[in-house]
Amino acid sequence: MINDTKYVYMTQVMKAMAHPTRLFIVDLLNEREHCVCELQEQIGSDMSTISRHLAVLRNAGIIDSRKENNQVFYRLLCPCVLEFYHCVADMNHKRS
Amino acid sequence: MINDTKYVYMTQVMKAMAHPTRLFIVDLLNEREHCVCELQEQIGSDMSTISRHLAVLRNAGIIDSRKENNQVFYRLLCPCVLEFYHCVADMNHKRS
DNA sequence: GACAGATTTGTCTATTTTGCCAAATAGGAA
DNA sequence: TTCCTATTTGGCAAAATAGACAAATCTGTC
Repeated sequence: MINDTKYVYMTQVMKAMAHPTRLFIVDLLNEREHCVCELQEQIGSDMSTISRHLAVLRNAGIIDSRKENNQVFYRLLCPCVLEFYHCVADMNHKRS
Repeated sequence: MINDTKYVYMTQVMKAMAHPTRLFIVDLLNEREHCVCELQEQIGSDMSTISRHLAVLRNAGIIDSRKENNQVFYRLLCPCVLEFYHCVADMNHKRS
């Protein structure tokens, strides 16, 4: 039961979102497409670290990328993940 | 920015959901309240392991518990987390 | 009080995740 | 080709997480 494809995939998506930097990236990509260097400017970590975070999100199917010259642009595939934000924010508000 | 309360709490919730057993627990609790022994019957792992999973979900504010005699019943505080399931299931479907 | 069932917690080990540095790769410009 | 900029990847050490077992706790019963 627990090994149903459903749970395996859901877990991958949840894990991909379970990091503050990656949540922030999802927020940024919800506005518009960004290249890696723009993300780095906003986030401030090492670019290799950001690249790894992006790979996690892409492997989970949450974002996708395209190359333009020597830059790579990322975009959010599934803005619906953000609906979850509101649900969670409400929870947080209620318990405070 | 990344250390905003918003992201800290969101991350805690996402981490709490980022495990197949815990997702399964959330699904079970969505039907109705369950005591720990019922959950164990469905899940099959060691009861101590299940108890830890429940603690993770409770600390994140996703579930709550009440005692009745010598049993502890858990219930889902925020069924809206399940809406995320559909969003994710759609994503999975599209990319397959 | 001793006992039994249900649940939680302490502790330890194995596994996974993170983040940094350096090296590799890709594409365009000189 | 060589150089430069943007990005990804290899490798490693630190930190976090998961699961098992035993011990502790809590509550009702004898």
